[in-house]
Amino acid sequence: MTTLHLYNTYSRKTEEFRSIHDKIVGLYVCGPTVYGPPHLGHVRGPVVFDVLRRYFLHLGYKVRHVRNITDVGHIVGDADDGEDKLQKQAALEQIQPMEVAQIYTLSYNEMIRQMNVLPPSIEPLASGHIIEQIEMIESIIKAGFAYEVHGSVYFDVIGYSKNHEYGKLSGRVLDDLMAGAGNESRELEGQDEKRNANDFALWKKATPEHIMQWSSPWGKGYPGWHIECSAMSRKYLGDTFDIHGGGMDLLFPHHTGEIAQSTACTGHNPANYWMHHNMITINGQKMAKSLNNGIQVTELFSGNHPLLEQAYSPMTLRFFILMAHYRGTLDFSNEALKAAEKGLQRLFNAAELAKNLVASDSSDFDIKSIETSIYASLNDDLNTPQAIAQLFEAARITNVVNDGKGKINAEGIQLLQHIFSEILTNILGIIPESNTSNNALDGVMQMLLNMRKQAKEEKNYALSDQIRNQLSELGFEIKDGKDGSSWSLV
RNA sequence: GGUCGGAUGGCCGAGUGGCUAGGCACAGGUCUGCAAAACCUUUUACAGCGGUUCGAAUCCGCUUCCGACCUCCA
Repeated sequence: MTTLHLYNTYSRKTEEFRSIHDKIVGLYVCGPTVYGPPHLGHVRGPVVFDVLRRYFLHLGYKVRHVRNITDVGHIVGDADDGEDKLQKQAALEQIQPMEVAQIYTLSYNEMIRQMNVLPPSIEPLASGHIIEQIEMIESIIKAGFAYEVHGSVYFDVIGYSKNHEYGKLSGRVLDDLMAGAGNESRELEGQDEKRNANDFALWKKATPEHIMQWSSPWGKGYPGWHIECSAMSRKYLGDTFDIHGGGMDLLFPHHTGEIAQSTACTGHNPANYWMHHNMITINGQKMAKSLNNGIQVTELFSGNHPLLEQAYSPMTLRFFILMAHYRGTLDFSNEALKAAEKGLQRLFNAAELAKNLVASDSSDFDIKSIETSIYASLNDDLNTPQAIAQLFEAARITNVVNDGKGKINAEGIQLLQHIFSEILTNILGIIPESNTSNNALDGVMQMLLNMRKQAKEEKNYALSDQIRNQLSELGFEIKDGKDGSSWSLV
Protein backbone atom coordinates (compact mmCIF):
# COMPACT_ATOMS: atom_id res chain seq x y z
CA MET A 1 0.00 0.00 0.00
CA THR A 2 1.36 3.38 -0.93
CA THR A 3 -0.99 5.40 1.23
CA LEU A 4 -1.96 5.00 4.85
CA HIS A 5 -4.84 2.64 5.50
CA LEU A 6 -6.37 2.12 8.92
CA TYR A 7 -8.84 -0.39 10.27
CA ASN A 8 -12.00 1.42 11.24
CA THR A 9 -13.93 -0.39 13.93
CA TYR A 10 -17.03 1.55 13.00
CA SER A 11 -17.16 0.16 9.46
CA ARG A 12 -15.23 -3.03 10.32
CA LYS A 13 -13.09 -2.40 7.28
CA THR A 14 -9.59 -1.24 6.53
CA GLU A 15 -10.01 2.14 4.89
CA GLU A 16 -7.71 4.63 3.24
CA PHE A 17 -7.05 7.47 5.64
CA ARG A 18 -8.21 10.88 4.51
CA SER A 19 -8.01 13.78 6.91
CA ILE A 20 -10.85 16.26 7.19
CA HIS A 21 -8.46 19.16 6.82
CA ASP A 22 -5.49 19.05 4.49
CA LYS A 23 -2.37 17.81 6.28
CA ILE A 24 -3.92 18.18 9.74
CA VAL A 25 -5.04 15.31 11.93
CA GLY A 26 -7.24 15.50 15.01
CA LEU A 27 -6.59 12.50 17.25
CA TYR A 28 -8.43 11.78 20.48
CA VAL A 29 -7.36 8.87 22.66
CA CYS A 30 -9.05 7.81 25.87
CA GLY A 31 -6.59 8.20 28.72
CA PRO A 32 -6.39 6.60 32.11
CA THR A 33 -8.61 6.81 35.15
CA VAL A 34 -6.06 7.89 37.68
CA TYR A 35 -7.02 6.02 40.80
CA GLY A 36 -4.17 3.50 40.94
CA PRO A 37 -0.61 2.89 39.79
CA PRO A 38 -0.22 2.20 36.07
CA HIS A 39 -0.10 -1.50 35.16
CA LEU A 40 0.90 -3.32 31.99
CA GLY A 41 -2.55 -2.89 30.51
CA HIS A 42 -2.11 0.87 30.54
CA VAL A 43 0.97 0.99 28.32
CA ARG A 44 -0.19 -0.45 25.05
CA GLY A 45 -2.54 2.33 24.01
CA PRO A 46 -0.07 5.16 24.58
CA VAL A 47 2.65 3.36 22.62
CA VAL A 48 0.42 2.34 19.71
CA PHE A 49 -1.08 5.77 19.26
CA ASP A 50 2.32 7.37 19.73
CA VAL A 51 3.59 5.44 16.72
CA LEU A 52 0.52 6.46 14.76
CA ARG A 53 1.11 10.07 15.68
CA ARG A 54 4.80 9.88 14.83
CA TYR A 55 3.96 8.33 11.50
CA PHE A 56 1.56 11.16 10.74
CA LEU A 57 4.29 13.63 11.61
CA HIS A 58 6.66 11.73 9.34
CA LEU A 59 4.11 11.97 6.54
CA GLY A 60 3.99 15.72 6.97
CA TYR A 61 0.79 16.07 8.96
CA LYS A 62 0.32 18.43 11.81
CA VAL A 63 -1.26 16.46 14.63
CA ARG A 64 -3.36 17.67 17.49
CA HIS A 65 -3.36 14.80 19.90
CA VAL A 66 -5.75 15.01 22.83
CA ARG A 67 -5.58 12.47 25.63
CA ASN A 68 -7.78 12.97 28.64
CA ILE A 69 -7.17 12.27 32.29
CA THR A 70 -10.21 10.89 34.04
CA ASP A 71 -9.98 12.30 37.51
CA VAL A 72 -13.69 12.28 38.17
CA GLY A 73 -14.64 8.98 39.72
CA HIS A 74 -17.29 6.76 38.31
CA ILE A 75 -19.71 4.48 39.98
CA VAL A 76 -18.10 1.36 41.29
CA GLY A 77 -19.94 -1.55 39.71
CA ASP A 78 -18.62 -4.43 41.74
CA ALA A 79 -18.89 -2.71 45.11
CA ASP A 80 -22.08 -2.81 47.09
CA ASP A 81 -22.25 0.86 47.85
CA GLY A 82 -21.72 2.54 44.53
CA GLU A 83 -19.36 5.06 45.96
CA ASP A 84 -17.04 7.14 43.88
CA LYS A 85 -13.96 5.18 42.90
CA LEU A 86 -11.60 8.02 43.61
CA GLN A 87 -13.29 8.75 46.88
CA LYS A 88 -12.95 5.15 47.96
CA GLN A 89 -9.24 5.08 47.36
CA ALA A 90 -8.86 8.42 49.08
CA ALA A 91 -10.57 7.19 52.21
CA LEU A 92 -8.24 4.22 52.24
CA GLU A 93 -5.16 6.36 52.10
CA GLN A 94 -6.53 9.25 54.10
CA ILE A 95 -5.77 11.83 51.49
CA GLN A 96 -7.74 14.08 49.21
CA PRO A 97 -9.27 12.62 46.02
CA MET A 98 -7.49 15.19 43.91
CA GLU A 99 -4.28 14.17 45.61
CA VAL A 100 -4.82 10.59 44.51
CA ALA A 101 -5.51 11.78 40.99
CA GLN A 102 -2.39 13.90 41.00
CA ILE A 103 -0.12 11.13 42.27
CA TYR A 104 -1.24 8.68 39.63
CA THR A 105 -1.36 11.25 36.85
CA LEU A 106 2.28 11.98 37.55
CA SER A 107 3.27 8.32 37.71
CA TYR A 108 1.38 7.61 34.49
CA ASN A 109 3.11 10.43 32.68
CA GLU A 110 6.49 9.49 34.07
CA MET A 111 5.97 5.94 32.89
CA ILE A 112 5.14 6.84 29.33
CA ARG A 113 7.87 9.48 29.24
CA GLN A 114 10.36 6.72 29.99
CA MET A 115 8.92 4.83 27.07
CA ASN A 116 9.60 7.78 24.78
CA VAL A 117 5.92 8.53 24.20
CA LEU A 118 5.47 12.10 23.03
CA PRO A 119 3.30 14.14 25.40
CA PRO A 120 -0.16 14.86 24.02
CA SER A 121 -0.84 18.28 22.55
CA ILE A 122 -3.58 18.75 25.12
CA GLU A 123 -4.18 16.68 28.23
CA PRO A 124 -7.52 17.84 29.58
CA LEU A 125 -8.84 16.88 32.99
CA ALA A 126 -12.43 15.77 33.31
CA SER A 127 -12.71 17.78 36.51
CA GLY A 128 -11.64 20.90 34.63
CA HIS A 129 -14.43 20.58 32.09
CA ILE A 130 -17.53 20.23 34.25
CA ILE A 131 -19.12 23.27 32.64
CA GLU A 132 -18.62 21.92 29.13
CA GLN A 133 -20.10 18.61 30.20
CA ILE A 134 -23.12 20.27 31.77
CA GLU A 135 -23.67 22.31 28.62
CA MET A 136 -23.54 19.22 26.51
CA ILE A 137 -25.99 17.39 28.74
CA GLU A 138 -28.35 20.35 28.50
CA SER A 139 -28.29 20.26 24.75
CA ILE A 140 -28.90 16.51 24.76
CA ILE A 141 -31.94 17.09 26.97
CA LYS A 142 -33.06 19.85 24.65
CA ALA A 143 -32.76 17.51 21.70
CA GLY A 144 -35.05 15.11 23.52
CA PHE A 145 -32.59 12.28 24.12
CA ALA A 146 -32.18 12.59 27.88
CA TYR A 147 -34.37 12.98 30.92
CA GLU A 148 -33.90 14.05 34.51
CA VAL A 149 -34.99 11.99 37.50
CA HIS A 150 -34.38 13.08 41.09
CA GLY A 151 -31.31 15.11 40.30
CA SER A 152 -29.77 12.61 37.88
CA VAL A 153 -29.86 12.76 34.09
CA TYR A 154 -30.03 9.65 31.93
CA PHE A 155 -29.58 9.10 28.23
CA ASP A 156 -32.69 7.70 26.59
CA VAL A 157 -31.29 4.76 24.67
CA ILE A 158 -34.67 3.50 23.44
CA GLY A 159 -35.68 6.89 22.15
CA TYR A 160 -32.31 7.33 20.49
CA SER A 161 -32.40 3.95 18.77
CA LYS A 162 -35.62 4.75 17.00
CA ASN A 163 -33.67 6.72 14.44
CA HIS A 164 -30.06 5.74 15.14
CA GLU A 165 -27.99 2.58 15.23
CA TYR A 166 -27.07 2.61 18.89
CA GLY A 167 -25.05 -0.60 18.95
CA LYS A 168 -23.34 -0.31 15.57
CA LEU A 169 -19.79 0.31 16.81
CA SER A 170 -19.76 -2.75 19.03
CA GLY A 171 -21.89 -4.89 16.73
CA ARG A 172 -24.63 -5.12 19.30
CA VAL A 173 -28.34 -5.35 18.81
CA LEU A 174 -30.42 -3.41 21.27
CA ASP A 175 -32.89 -6.25 21.72
CA ASP A 176 -30.02 -8.47 22.86
CA LEU A 177 -28.81 -5.82 25.21
CA MET A 178 -32.25 -5.46 26.65
CA ALA A 179 -32.54 -9.19 27.07
CA GLY A 180 -29.20 -9.30 28.83
CA ALA A 181 -29.57 -6.19 30.92
CA GLY A 182 -30.18 -6.58 34.59
CA ASN A 183 -29.88 -10.37 34.54
CA GLU A 184 -26.79 -10.38 36.69
CA SER A 185 -26.04 -9.69 40.29
CA ARG A 186 -24.76 -6.27 39.25
CA GLU A 187 -26.98 -3.76 41.02
CA LEU A 188 -26.33 -0.19 40.12
CA GLU A 189 -27.39 2.70 42.16
CA GLY A 190 -30.40 4.41 40.66
CA GLN A 191 -31.20 1.53 38.35
CA ASP A 192 -34.87 1.85 39.24
CA GLU A 193 -34.91 5.52 38.24
CA LYS A 194 -34.14 4.70 34.66
CA ARG A 195 -36.87 4.29 32.11
CA ASN A 196 -34.89 1.44 30.69
CA ALA A 197 -32.07 -0.63 32.09
CA ASN A 198 -29.86 0.25 29.11
CA ASP A 199 -30.07 3.96 29.72
CA PHE A 200 -26.81 5.35 31.01
CA ALA A 201 -26.06 8.27 33.29
CA LEU A 202 -25.04 11.64 31.92
CA TRP A 203 -25.14 13.20 35.35
CA LYS A 204 -25.42 11.58 38.76
CA LYS A 205 -26.88 13.12 41.86
CA ALA A 206 -24.30 13.09 44.63
CA THR A 207 -24.99 11.99 48.15
CA PRO A 208 -23.52 14.19 50.90
CA GLU A 209 -20.68 11.68 51.40
CA HIS A 210 -19.39 12.32 47.91
CA ILE A 211 -16.35 14.54 48.20
CA MET A 212 -16.19 15.25 44.50
CA GLN A 213 -19.35 17.00 43.47
CA TRP A 214 -20.33 20.05 41.52
CA SER A 215 -23.33 22.30 41.22
CA SER A 216 -25.49 21.79 38.17
CA PRO A 217 -28.97 22.67 36.90
CA TRP A 218 -30.05 19.38 38.49
CA GLY A 219 -28.45 19.96 41.84
CA LYS A 220 -25.16 18.76 43.29
CA GLY A 221 -23.66 15.87 41.45
CA TYR A 222 -20.96 14.59 39.17
CA PRO A 223 -20.78 13.69 35.47
CA GLY A 224 -21.35 10.27 33.99
CA TRP A 225 -18.44 8.33 32.61
CA HIS A 226 -18.91 8.87 28.87
CA ILE A 227 -19.76 12.54 28.70
CA GLU A 228 -16.29 13.83 29.51
CA CYS A 229 -14.75 12.44 26.34
CA SER A 230 -17.60 13.75 24.23
CA ALA A 231 -17.37 17.21 25.74
CA MET A 232 -13.59 17.50 25.66
CA SER A 233 -13.04 16.04 22.21
CA ARG A 234 -15.65 18.41 20.89
CA LYS A 235 -14.11 21.39 22.60
CA TYR A 236 -10.58 20.81 21.33
CA LEU A 237 -11.09 18.94 18.06
CA GLY A 238 -14.50 20.10 16.89
CA ASP A 239 -17.84 18.45 16.20
CA THR A 240 -16.18 16.07 13.76
CA PHE A 241 -12.57 15.03 13.98
CA ASP A 242 -10.41 12.39 12.35
CA ILE A 243 -9.56 9.60 14.75
CA HIS A 244 -10.84 8.42 18.08
CA GLY A 245 -8.84 5.67 19.72
CA GLY A 246 -8.77 3.49 22.78
CA GLY A 247 -8.77 -0.08 24.02
CA MET A 248 -11.19 -2.68 22.75
CA ASP A 249 -12.72 -2.89 26.18
CA LEU A 250 -14.04 0.64 25.65
CA LEU A 251 -16.03 -0.35 22.59
CA PHE A 252 -19.04 -0.89 24.75
CA PRO A 253 -20.36 0.94 26.53
CA HIS A 254 -17.95 3.86 26.58
CA HIS A 255 -17.45 4.62 22.90
CA THR A 256 -20.95 3.48 22.08
CA GLY A 257 -22.20 6.04 24.59
CA GLU A 258 -19.91 8.71 23.21
CA ILE A 259 -21.23 8.26 19.71
CA ALA A 260 -24.81 8.37 20.95
CA GLN A 261 -24.21 11.51 23.02
CA SER A 262 -22.43 13.39 20.28
CA THR A 263 -24.94 12.33 17.68
CA ALA A 264 -27.79 13.44 19.91
CA CYS A 265 -26.04 16.76 20.25
CA THR A 266 -24.56 17.48 16.83
CA GLY A 267 -26.43 15.05 14.60
CA HIS A 268 -23.47 12.89 13.62
CA ASN A 269 -20.71 10.52 14.68
CA PRO A 270 -17.92 12.65 16.17
CA ALA A 271 -15.03 10.72 14.61
CA ASN A 272 -14.40 9.43 11.08
CA TYR A 273 -12.14 6.60 12.21
CA TRP A 274 -12.50 4.56 15.38
CA MET A 275 -9.37 2.63 16.26
CA HIS A 276 -9.09 0.03 19.01
CA HIS A 277 -6.07 -1.81 20.27
CA ASN A 278 -6.41 -5.26 21.78
CA MET A 279 -5.83 -6.37 25.34
CA ILE A 280 -2.80 -8.00 26.90
CA THR A 281 -2.43 -11.35 28.59
CA ILE A 282 0.18 -12.68 30.99
CA ASN A 283 1.47 -16.18 30.37
CA GLY A 284 -1.58 -16.72 28.23
CA GLN A 285 -4.03 -15.64 30.89
CA LYS A 286 -5.90 -12.42 31.23
CA MET A 287 -4.52 -10.03 33.79
CA ALA A 288 -6.82 -9.98 36.78
CA LYS A 289 -6.63 -9.32 40.46
CA SER A 290 -8.11 -12.71 41.21
CA LEU A 291 -5.30 -14.43 39.29
CA ASN A 292 -2.71 -12.41 41.16
CA ASN A 293 -0.89 -11.66 37.93
CA GLY A 294 -1.33 -7.92 37.76
CA ILE A 295 2.05 -6.38 37.08
CA GLN A 296 2.65 -2.69 37.55
CA VAL A 297 4.85 -0.93 35.06
CA THR A 298 7.35 0.09 37.71
CA GLU A 299 7.56 -3.55 38.75
CA LEU A 300 8.41 -4.52 35.21
CA PHE A 301 11.10 -1.85 35.05
CA SER A 302 12.59 -2.99 38.36
CA GLY A 303 12.00 -6.72 37.96
CA ASN A 304 10.45 -6.69 41.40
CA HIS A 305 7.55 -9.09 40.95
CA PRO A 306 7.23 -12.84 41.57
CA LEU A 307 6.38 -13.53 37.93
CA LEU A 308 9.40 -11.66 36.61
CA GLU A 309 12.80 -13.30 36.29
CA GLN A 310 14.54 -10.01 35.66
CA ALA A 311 13.98 -6.32 35.04
CA TYR A 312 12.93 -5.16 31.59
CA SER A 313 13.73 -1.67 30.39
CA PRO A 314 11.16 0.84 29.14
CA MET A 315 12.53 0.57 25.62
CA THR A 316 12.34 -3.22 25.73
CA LEU A 317 8.70 -2.87 26.70
CA ARG A 318 8.04 -0.42 23.88
CA PHE A 319 9.76 -2.66 21.36
CA PHE A 320 7.94 -5.71 22.70
CA ILE A 321 4.59 -3.99 22.24
CA LEU A 322 5.45 -3.06 18.66
CA MET A 323 6.58 -6.58 17.78
CA ALA A 324 2.90 -7.53 17.77
CA HIS A 325 0.15 -5.93 15.71
CA TYR A 326 -1.99 -3.62 17.79
CA ARG A 327 -5.27 -5.40 17.01
CA GLY A 328 -4.13 -8.77 18.31
CA THR A 329 -3.78 -9.80 21.91
CA LEU A 330 -0.27 -9.49 23.29
CA ASP A 331 1.07 -12.12 25.65
CA PHE A 332 3.64 -11.20 28.29
CA SER A 333 6.09 -13.83 29.44
CA ASN A 334 9.72 -13.81 30.51
CA GLU A 335 10.72 -15.71 27.39
CA ALA A 336 8.94 -13.28 25.09
CA LEU A 337 10.29 -10.21 26.86
CA LYS A 338 13.83 -11.57 26.81
CA ALA A 339 13.50 -12.27 23.10
CA ALA A 340 12.46 -8.67 22.58
CA GLU A 341 15.35 -7.43 24.69
CA LYS A 342 17.94 -9.37 22.71
CA GLY A 343 16.41 -8.54 19.37
CA LEU A 344 16.34 -4.86 20.24
CA GLN A 345 20.02 -4.96 21.14
CA ARG A 346 20.73 -6.51 17.76
CA LEU A 347 19.02 -3.60 16.03
CA PHE A 348 20.85 -1.04 18.14
CA ASN A 349 24.20 -2.66 17.34
CA ALA A 350 23.46 -2.66 13.64
CA ALA A 351 22.23 0.93 13.71
CA GLU A 352 25.59 1.93 15.21
CA LEU A 353 27.57 -0.10 12.68
CA ALA A 354 25.59 1.39 9.80
CA LYS A 355 27.07 4.79 10.62
CA ASN A 356 30.57 3.62 9.73
CA LEU A 357 30.17 1.30 6.77
CA VAL A 358 32.67 1.53 3.93
CA ALA A 359 31.19 2.09 0.49
CA SER A 360 32.02 -0.04 -2.53
CA ASP A 361 31.44 0.74 -6.19
CA SER A 362 28.81 -1.93 -6.51
CA SER A 363 26.13 -3.26 -4.22
CA ASP A 364 25.01 -6.80 -3.45
CA PHE A 365 21.81 -5.67 -1.78
CA ASP A 366 18.63 -3.89 -2.72
CA ILE A 367 18.09 -1.57 0.20
CA LYS A 368 15.46 0.48 -1.57
CA SER A 369 13.08 -2.45 -1.68
CA ILE A 370 13.46 -2.91 2.06
CA GLU A 371 12.51 0.69 2.64
CA THR A 372 9.58 0.39 0.28
CA SER A 373 8.24 -2.67 2.04
CA ILE A 374 8.60 -1.02 5.43
CA TYR A 375 6.40 1.85 4.32
CA ALA A 376 3.98 -0.61 2.75
CA SER A 377 3.74 -2.40 6.10
CA LEU A 378 3.15 0.78 8.07
CA ASN A 379 0.56 1.89 5.55
CA ASP A 380 -1.25 -1.40 6.01
CA ASP A 381 -2.99 -0.54 9.26
CA LEU A 382 0.25 0.17 11.07
CA ASN A 383 1.74 -3.29 10.73
CA THR A 384 4.74 -2.68 12.97
CA PRO A 385 5.78 -6.36 13.29
CA GLN A 386 6.26 -6.57 9.53
CA ALA A 387 8.16 -3.31 9.51
CA ILE A 388 10.37 -4.60 12.30
CA ALA A 389 11.05 -7.83 10.41
CA GLN A 390 12.39 -5.64 7.59
CA LEU A 391 14.53 -3.72 10.06
CA PHE A 392 16.14 -7.02 11.04
CA GLU A 393 16.86 -7.66 7.38
CA ALA A 394 18.55 -4.27 7.20
CA ALA A 395 20.50 -5.20 10.32
CA ARG A 396 21.62 -8.48 8.78
CA ILE A 397 22.86 -6.71 5.66
CA THR A 398 24.65 -4.14 7.76
CA ASN A 399 26.47 -6.90 9.65
CA VAL A 400 27.39 -8.78 6.50
CA VAL A 401 28.85 -5.66 4.93
CA ASN A 402 30.59 -4.75 8.15
CA ASP A 403 32.21 -8.20 8.24
CA GLY A 404 33.44 -7.67 4.69
CA LYS A 405 31.29 -10.50 3.37
CA GLY A 406 29.21 -8.33 1.11
CA LYS A 407 29.44 -5.06 -0.78
CA ILE A 408 27.28 -1.99 -0.71
CA ASN A 409 27.55 1.36 -2.47
CA ALA A 410 27.34 4.82 -0.97
CA GLU A 411 23.70 5.18 -1.86
CA GLY A 412 22.89 1.91 -0.11
CA ILE A 413 24.70 3.02 3.03
CA GLN A 414 22.73 6.24 3.08
CA LEU A 415 19.51 4.31 2.73
CA LEU A 416 20.46 1.98 5.56
CA GLN A 417 21.24 4.91 7.79
CA HIS A 418 18.00 6.54 6.80
CA ILE A 419 16.04 3.39 7.62
CA PHE A 420 17.50 3.21 11.10
CA SER A 421 17.15 6.89 11.88
CA GLU A 422 13.73 7.49 10.33
CA ILE A 423 11.93 4.21 10.88
CA LEU A 424 13.48 2.86 14.04
CA THR A 425 14.17 6.11 15.84
CA ASN A 426 11.64 8.63 14.62
CA ILE A 427 8.59 6.59 13.68
CA LEU A 428 8.80 3.61 16.01
CA GLY A 429 10.30 5.88 18.65
CA ILE A 430 12.93 3.33 19.67
CA ILE A 431 15.99 5.06 21.09
CA PRO A 432 19.04 3.65 22.87
CA GLU A 433 18.75 3.89 26.61
CA SER A 434 21.42 5.78 28.40
CA ASN A 435 23.64 3.55 30.44
CA THR A 436 22.90 3.74 34.12
CA SER A 437 26.57 4.39 34.75
CA ASN A 438 28.26 7.68 35.48
CA ASN A 439 31.58 9.17 34.51
CA ALA A 440 33.42 7.91 37.55
CA LEU A 441 32.25 4.36 36.99
CA ASP A 442 33.15 4.59 33.33
CA GLY A 443 36.63 5.70 34.29
CA VAL A 444 37.14 2.90 36.79
CA MET A 445 35.90 0.31 34.34
CA GLN A 446 38.13 1.62 31.59
CA MET A 447 41.06 1.39 33.96
CA LEU A 448 40.29 -2.22 34.79
CA LEU A 449 39.85 -3.11 31.16
CA ASN A 450 43.20 -1.52 30.34
CA MET A 451 44.87 -3.48 33.12
CA ARG A 452 43.33 -6.66 31.82
CA LYS A 453 44.43 -5.84 28.29
CA GLN A 454 47.98 -5.35 29.50
CA ALA A 455 47.88 -8.63 31.39
CA LYS A 456 46.69 -10.37 28.25
CA GLU A 457 49.47 -8.84 26.21
CA GLU A 458 51.92 -10.17 28.79
CA LYS A 459 50.13 -13.52 28.56
CA ASN A 460 49.34 -13.26 32.24
CA TYR A 461 46.03 -15.03 31.74
CA ALA A 462 45.66 -15.80 35.42
CA LEU A 463 45.38 -12.09 36.14
CA SER A 464 43.23 -11.27 33.11
CA ASP A 465 40.80 -14.03 34.00
CA GLN A 466 40.77 -12.96 37.61
CA ILE A 467 39.73 -9.44 36.61
CA ARG A 468 37.03 -10.77 34.33
CA ASN A 469 35.70 -13.30 36.83
CA GLN A 470 35.54 -10.90 39.71
CA LEU A 471 33.80 -8.28 37.62
CA SER A 472 31.41 -10.96 36.49
CA GLU A 473 30.58 -11.79 40.10
CA LEU A 474 29.78 -8.12 40.65
CA GLY A 475 27.34 -8.19 37.76
CA PHE A 476 29.50 -6.76 34.98
CA GLU A 477 29.69 -8.52 31.66
CA ILE A 478 32.95 -8.17 29.73
CA LYS A 479 32.71 -8.47 25.98
CA ASP A 480 35.91 -8.92 24.01
CA GLY A 481 35.62 -7.56 20.51
CA LYS A 482 38.05 -7.02 17.66
CA ASP A 483 38.57 -3.42 18.66
CA GLY A 484 39.09 -4.02 22.34
CA SER A 485 36.81 -4.89 25.21
CA SER A 486 33.59 -3.34 26.36
CA TRP A 487 31.43 -3.87 29.38
CA SER A 488 27.84 -3.74 30.46
CA LEU A 489 25.89 -4.18 33.65
CA VAL A 490 23.78 -7.31 33.52
C1' G B 1 -27.18 -16.96 27.66
C1' G B 2 -26.07 -12.84 23.79
C1' U B 3 -22.28 -10.25 20.72
C1' C B 4 -17.39 -10.07 18.89
C1' G B 5 -12.47 -11.98 18.26
C1' G B 6 -8.88 -15.91 18.38
C1' A B 7 -6.14 -21.13 17.82
C1' U B 8 0.59 -20.74 13.39
C1' G B 9 7.06 -24.57 14.81
C1' G B 10 10.30 -25.17 21.85
C1' C B 11 8.49 -19.65 23.11
C1' C B 12 6.67 -14.93 21.11
C1' G B 13 4.65 -13.33 16.62
C1' A B 14 3.52 -11.73 10.93
C1' G B 15 1.06 -13.67 6.84
C1' U B 16 -5.25 -14.43 3.61
C1' G B 17 -5.44 -19.09 -2.27
C1' G B 18 0.51 -21.11 -5.25
C1' C B 19 6.43 -17.72 -3.82
C1' U B 20 11.53 -17.01 3.03
C1' A B 21 7.92 -13.55 7.63
C1' G B 22 10.87 -11.91 11.74
C1' G B 23 12.81 -12.26 16.85
C1' C B 24 14.38 -15.58 20.81
C1' A B 25 15.89 -20.57 21.98
C1' C B 26 18.39 -25.02 19.75
C1' A B 27 22.26 -26.63 16.27
C1' G B 28 26.60 -25.79 12.95
C1' G B 29 30.37 -22.23 11.72
C1' U B 30 33.63 -17.54 12.01
C1' C B 31 36.40 -14.83 15.60
C1' U B 32 39.19 -15.97 20.20
C1' G B 33 44.80 -17.66 25.03
C1' C B 34 40.20 -19.74 27.15
C1' A B 35 35.24 -18.44 27.93
C1' A B 36 31.60 -15.04 26.93
C1' A B 37 29.90 -11.52 23.51
C1' A B 38 29.29 -10.40 18.47
C1' C B 39 28.44 -12.04 13.53
C1' C B 40 27.04 -15.74 9.56
C1' U B 41 24.23 -20.20 8.29
C1' U B 42 20.21 -23.32 9.56
C1' U B 43 15.95 -27.49 11.16
C1' U B 44 10.85 -27.94 13.13
C1' A B 45 4.27 -25.02 11.75
C1' C B 46 -0.27 -23.70 10.46
C1' A B 47 -6.25 -26.98 16.61
C1' G B 48 -9.41 -31.36 14.62
C1' C B 49 -12.81 -33.26 10.84
C1' G B 50 -15.14 -32.51 6.22
C1' G B 51 -15.88 -29.45 1.74
C1' U B 52 -14.58 -25.92 -2.57
C1' U B 53 -10.13 -25.73 -5.88
C1' C B 54 -5.28 -27.80 -10.48
C1' G B 55 -3.54 -26.03 -5.67
C1' A B 56 -5.78 -24.23 1.18
C1' A B 57 -2.21 -21.96 7.06
C1' U B 58 -5.27 -18.70 3.90
C1' C B 59 -12.14 -19.64 1.36
C1' C B 60 -16.81 -22.50 3.32
C1' G B 61 -19.18 -25.80 7.08
C1' C B 62 -19.01 -28.49 11.62
C1' U B 63 -16.35 -29.77 16.21
C1' U B 64 -13.07 -28.74 20.28
C1' C B 65 -10.56 -25.20 23.08
C1' C B 66 -9.31 -20.01 24.51
C1' G B 67 -10.25 -14.83 25.20
C1' A B 68 -12.92 -10.06 25.38
C1' C B 69 -17.36 -7.35 26.13
C1' C B 70 -22.64 -7.39 28.05
C1' U B 71 -23.14 -0.15 32.29
C1' C B 72 -15.45 -0.49 36.96
C1' C B 73 -11.77 -1.69 33.23
C1' A B 74 -6.36 -0.37 29.09
